[in-house]
Amino acid sequence: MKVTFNKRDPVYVQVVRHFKEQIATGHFEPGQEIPSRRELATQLKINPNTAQRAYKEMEEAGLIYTEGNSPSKITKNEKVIDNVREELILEAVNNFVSAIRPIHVPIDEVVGLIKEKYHDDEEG
Amino acid sequence: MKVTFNKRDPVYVQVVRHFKEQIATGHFEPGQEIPSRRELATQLKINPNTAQRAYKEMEEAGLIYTEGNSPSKITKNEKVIDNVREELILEAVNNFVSAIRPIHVPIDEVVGLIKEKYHDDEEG
DNA sequence: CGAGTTGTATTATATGATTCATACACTATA
DNA sequence: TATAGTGTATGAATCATATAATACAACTCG
Repeated sequence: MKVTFNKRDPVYVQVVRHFKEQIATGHFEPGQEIPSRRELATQLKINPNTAQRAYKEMEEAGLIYTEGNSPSKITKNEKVIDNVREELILEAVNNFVSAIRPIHVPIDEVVGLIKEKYHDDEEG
Repeated sequence: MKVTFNKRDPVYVQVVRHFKEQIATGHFEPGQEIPSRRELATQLKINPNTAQRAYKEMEEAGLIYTEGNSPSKITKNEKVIDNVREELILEAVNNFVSAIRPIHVPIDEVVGLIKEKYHDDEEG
């Protein structure tokens, strides 16, 4: 478990996002145990309360569940998991479109830039 | 002059962004006078100090310039203007790619989604 | 001249979000 | 039983942002 943080977004938000990505790509399987709050905090070098906050958000969103005081686990609800993936994709698309529209760039031109950047990153 | 603010980003950042968009699209021409700090504050219903902060950032970035105590003006440096446009586009592209890559979605699929969304917004 | 406009600077305050320190209850297990 | 691990709750501390209240120098123009 490793996450590179930017200093723009809140840490707990970035943690949630990282988990969503792992769930969306199947790196976390339904029912799988995830690190405890304190363990995650140690691994990511963040405050335990920040880890707790991230987990709390995920629990309220139905992404993870907790029974008694044993470590939380990834949800087994496939529908939720599918939605996470959808949500991440649509969010990225919406953000991009609202950022690019006001600049009046031909759509095919920006699409070209995206493909370029997308493949450049594969190699670097 | 009208700007719709979201509550996520700082107001002064959104003001700067709005000006960048206006410059990049040519709605503000080189050398053109822009509203005074106090006037902008009145128009956008924000605090004059927030307007001042936005203008200060833009001045430091070379987007606007101020002579004596007359109203600030859009830079006449075409290179700076071109860079603003480049910067806005590349920033949007980079944000999008780093958001979408971890999810492992086929590139052509997301490109389709973008075109869809891009055109949907035109009608609505 | 003088009133009103510019830009600029300083200081204080308020607010909200984020992070941190600490404590508590529960449970497994050595 | 007691130690160490869970999750959870609460209040304080910190920080960025936004707002506010003034102040000052310079310029325009009636």
